[in-house]
Amino acid sequence: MTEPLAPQYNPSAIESALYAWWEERGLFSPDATAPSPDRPRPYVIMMPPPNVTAALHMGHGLNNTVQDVLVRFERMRGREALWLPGTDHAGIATQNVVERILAAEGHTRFDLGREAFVDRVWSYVHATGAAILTQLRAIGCSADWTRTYFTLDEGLSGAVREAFVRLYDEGLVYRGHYIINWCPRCLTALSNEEAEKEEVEGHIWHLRYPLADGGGHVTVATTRPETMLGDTAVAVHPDDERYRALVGRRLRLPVVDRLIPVVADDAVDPAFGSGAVKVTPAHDPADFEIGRRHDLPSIDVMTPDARISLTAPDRFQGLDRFDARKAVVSEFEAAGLLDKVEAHRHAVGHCYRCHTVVEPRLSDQWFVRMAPLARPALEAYRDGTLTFIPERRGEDYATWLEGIRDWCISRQLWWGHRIPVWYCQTERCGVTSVSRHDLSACPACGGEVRQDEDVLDTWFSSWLVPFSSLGWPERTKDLARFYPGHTLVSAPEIIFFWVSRMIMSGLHFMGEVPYTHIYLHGTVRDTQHRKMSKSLGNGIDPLEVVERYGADALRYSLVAGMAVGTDVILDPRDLEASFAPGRNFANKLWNAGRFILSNLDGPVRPLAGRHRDVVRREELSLADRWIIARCDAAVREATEAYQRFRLNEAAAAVYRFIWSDLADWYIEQIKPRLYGDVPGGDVARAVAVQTFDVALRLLHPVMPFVTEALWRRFPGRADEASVSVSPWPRPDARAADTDALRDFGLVQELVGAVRGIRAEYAIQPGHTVRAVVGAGTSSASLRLEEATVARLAKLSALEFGAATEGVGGHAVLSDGTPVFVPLGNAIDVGRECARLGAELGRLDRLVDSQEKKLSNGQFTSRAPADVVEREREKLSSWGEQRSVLARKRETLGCR
RNA sequence: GGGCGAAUAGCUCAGCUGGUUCAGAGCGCCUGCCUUACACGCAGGAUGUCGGGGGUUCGAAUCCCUCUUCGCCCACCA
Repeated sequence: MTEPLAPQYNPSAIESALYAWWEERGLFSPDATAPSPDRPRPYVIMMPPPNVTAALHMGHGLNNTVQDVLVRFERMRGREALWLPGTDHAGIATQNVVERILAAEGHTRFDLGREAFVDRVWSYVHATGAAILTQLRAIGCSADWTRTYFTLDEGLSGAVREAFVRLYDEGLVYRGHYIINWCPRCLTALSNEEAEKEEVEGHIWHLRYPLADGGGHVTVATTRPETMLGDTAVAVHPDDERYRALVGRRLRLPVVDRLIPVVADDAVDPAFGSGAVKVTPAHDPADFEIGRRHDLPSIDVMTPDARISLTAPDRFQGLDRFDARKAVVSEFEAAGLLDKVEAHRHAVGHCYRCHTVVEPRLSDQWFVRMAPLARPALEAYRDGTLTFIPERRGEDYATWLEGIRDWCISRQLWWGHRIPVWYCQTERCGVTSVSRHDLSACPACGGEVRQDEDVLDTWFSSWLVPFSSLGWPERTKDLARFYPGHTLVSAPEIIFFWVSRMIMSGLHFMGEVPYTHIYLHGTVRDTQHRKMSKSLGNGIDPLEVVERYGADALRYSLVAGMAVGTDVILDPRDLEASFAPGRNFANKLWNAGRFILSNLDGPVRPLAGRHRDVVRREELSLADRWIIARCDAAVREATEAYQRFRLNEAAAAVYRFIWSDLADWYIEQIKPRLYGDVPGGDVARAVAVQTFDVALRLLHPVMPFVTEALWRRFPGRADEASVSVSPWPRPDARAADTDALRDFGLVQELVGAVRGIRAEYAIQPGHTVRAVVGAGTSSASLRLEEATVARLAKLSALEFGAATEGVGGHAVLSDGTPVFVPLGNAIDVGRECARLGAELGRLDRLVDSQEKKLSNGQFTSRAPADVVEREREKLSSWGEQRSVLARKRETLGCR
């Protein structure tokens, strides 16, 4: 700790060592903080488990930085803090990755067979070694890695089975024959949420179906003509006069040459299109319902990979659905049965993993009955148990729950939790058994059983994570201690996949919501507001940023660029613009710390407490009192902002305090005292060290590395001490010194006024000038910091009370104190007149509007008294400044 | 089709409960400085119809209405 610090902060030299040290010391464990006496509940955040094979991208960076800031803040506030990490087996996504690798080798999963394929996925998963967790360490995430789970672990797999079996026993899991969303590329069913609706420019074809007995036709409209191969009826509205006579008659389905009835059904909207709808029960959910009501046959005309099946005429068999579409349309056209084609914009579902157009398909799947689970979840929102940040996201949640549909949970994949259902193969028994344990024989007849081939939706394991990761269904200590958690940090698009489902499962299985605060941050976008993505090539690699600018810079930029509920915009073409501010800030802090450290000479006197050597109030200079008050204000602002999830404001408050107050003013102010030219070095050191210490702590949640590196170097730190578990600074009523804030503010004004005059007249930096401060209310305060003003404004002398008229630069402080910098013929009187004139004009306008406001009886009588009083004070201050300036102009001889 | 959000300096954005943070920050730009913590720095400076229009109010960047332009979410009008 004694080696001299480099003048430039080099994050890559210290970050990994610091991180390793934190981790070794167990600082990320909830046991790292001694529980406070009032024993608040532990603070728990469940990390959204990244895909086990994922590489860290900016979305992860943002999401995990937010969580880390929150958990570090709460840890320092003395709560037992647990940030529980894990990885997700991510069924489809991971299976797809491995299938692509196989394809490159010229194989499919079917060549390998199920068992070998799953082994292959496991070895892939082991080989990638959840690299993303290492990457999360690189950005400083303080998760408790000793508790890391994987959704396909034995424990979590047990929880999945337990949940499935319980829900089945309660009648909430059932097997059904319905239209589901099918991905013809992934060859699996998808939930409604996994089929992403996207607006596309399509067409709507109007097709004529002739009446079987001749005498005209009915025109139907469709966006998917190929499905007509499976039509088994045409439906019209029962009250539709146009078609009343046709109901019950038969149509000859063109191309296929099948007779189909015209049926009447309320679901048909007579106002849309021709008012007649082709009915394809096997390929459309609405048609499926119509088919049920009218007992229509379902003809599935497609294979799993969306080619036309053997149920269609020979010439279509094997055609891809989109080729079949063209073929069908051209046959209609050739037969003169194509009425018209219109452009049509409509929403089409796409697979959320491979983006293939989803095909509605009739099949047997397992479902979760959602309405009974949604009811309490909705209630928890309505009764205020749940808090959404930003608030409006709560309405998205509620709207989704109100319209919730049953959840299709079976997937025709090989990678995932096998559905715990066994079918008896004995013909006369045929019992279906749902079991927590693998079955080798039918419990009913002892005959052979076959396990359901399908696996469960990935989200069926993740929705249990808030308790399954703590050992449920076992009653573990962790479960008792850490459930329910507190905050869930996620992106809005995950609300329906994960957030709401966790709330439902938490209420159902644990009787309590899994967390009470749901913080939904924005999306990371480029400057064209496009989402960062691999395919667009507009991504920024967080690890590259860490390498070039440091993890703290990355985190600072993400946090500072994000107000509640807004997106984070970063420029992939200009990393410098996005990340240099954070790097610069870290460097600024580093150098401030370096300066303070290099000026220590022995023990630092405490600012408070019973210590014999405590700094007494009367020993503090105005500047000391001011920085202590500013520090206290920063504590209040930052603490409140962190608590309200306004991380950008917390960062800004600390930034301002460190850069604008501590570095720009206080450190400059104390230099003479430190160098021994002026007495009081010990007090200055004490104040500097202790306010800097507060600054480090306030900043630590956002910039953990540089703050820790500096904090540990200060004298009196035990070898094992870490800022990450040091107590959060408390506001101190005695520190809030409004007099000091006002008086030092005048010192800053005076320095600024002289600097402005010097710059205006290009006074050489090495050249000192004289300044005169006229009689005014602030003279006494300014005298206290006379030396500071003289040094910072480069004055040869600062005089009080002498005449402030003459040839030179002029200014007035906000309390009306006149300032004069005699410059003789160094200035151009005309220029000074113009300068003062502009300032006078500004004050004129302020005074005028203020007078108008105050002479308005409506205002003085209706506005609150304190507001009126403040406005009066403003007027008198501006009026005073104006008259001082006006006098100065007169004596300068301005026109 | 329904719902939501955004529009403020050249760029990215703060501005919360209407009234000194009221017109701000960072970046960029201009001028001068290698002043014994920091040139990733210091000092000074320029730049705005607060998207348009209307309204409420003593007072509007802030609240309401409307229009325009972007963005997001939801949706079985085939």
